[in-house]
Amino acid sequence: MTMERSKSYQKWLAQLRKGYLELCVLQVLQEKESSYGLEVLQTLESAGLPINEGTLYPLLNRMFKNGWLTSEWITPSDGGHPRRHYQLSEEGSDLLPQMLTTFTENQSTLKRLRELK
Amino acid sequence: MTMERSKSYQKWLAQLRKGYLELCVLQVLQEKESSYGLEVLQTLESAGLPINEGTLYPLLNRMFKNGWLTSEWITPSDGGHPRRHYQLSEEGSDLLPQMLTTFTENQSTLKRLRELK
DNA sequence: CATAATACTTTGCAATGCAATGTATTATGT
DNA sequence: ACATAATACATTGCATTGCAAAGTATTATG
Repeated sequence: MTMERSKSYQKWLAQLRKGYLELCVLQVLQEKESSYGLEVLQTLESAGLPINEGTLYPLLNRMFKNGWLTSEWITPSDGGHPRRHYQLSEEGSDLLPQMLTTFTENQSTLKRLRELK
Repeated sequence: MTMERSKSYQKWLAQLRKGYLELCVLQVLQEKESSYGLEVLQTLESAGLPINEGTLYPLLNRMFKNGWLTSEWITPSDGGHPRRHYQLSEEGSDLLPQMLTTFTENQSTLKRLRELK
């Protein structure tokens, strides 16, 4: 029988993902050049980051509105359901390394706190 | 003249701190055994994490209500302003390593995403 | 032709960082 | 003694975001 974490810890888990998810999505789009919702979802899940549809789609839409992504509808050549594809915009490409730096600085800060005493 | 980051990037910075701040405060209290608001504030700032008073005090209060911290008012022996001191509770002590693990796993996931291709 | 699968959207809720403002106590300078 | 500053904590309003759940639309399948 699995240990059940406290409710307040579960809430914390969701909070920790704020901001982090944008970073991960930008990173996926840098690697893939172009991708769409469900593929991003599966990529993240494969990397060990399961994410809710109701989280990802609004996220992609916000990032697009922020100008971090470009987007167009693409119907697969073999038919199939039309997909909304996304790519990094110039701003998104600029932002990614800055975000990575911030994320790394957070790691460094935490490390410094562990070496206080 | 300093580069001004986009507004959406500034918002992202605040989002990324959600959850992360709890982790840092738990870490400070593990090192210091007992501390109070302004001292935690200064410790975090020294470690490179400036934080707003209006962020920290509600944060400490929430963590206390969650049962992660214990707390009591202490008046310094040399007089001076009374301070609300906090310490890790047993639950807080249990939680900290779990949170650190989660934080480290986030780093690993991001690393995997950078090695896709 | 009904059902499933794919793909994206929308709504309501709860949680949190921040800026600004407020309150109370102690210390300091003249 | 008294105004001012410093210390210390609290509160309010706002915007943002992750999530669960329910919804819409298109294509594939038996």
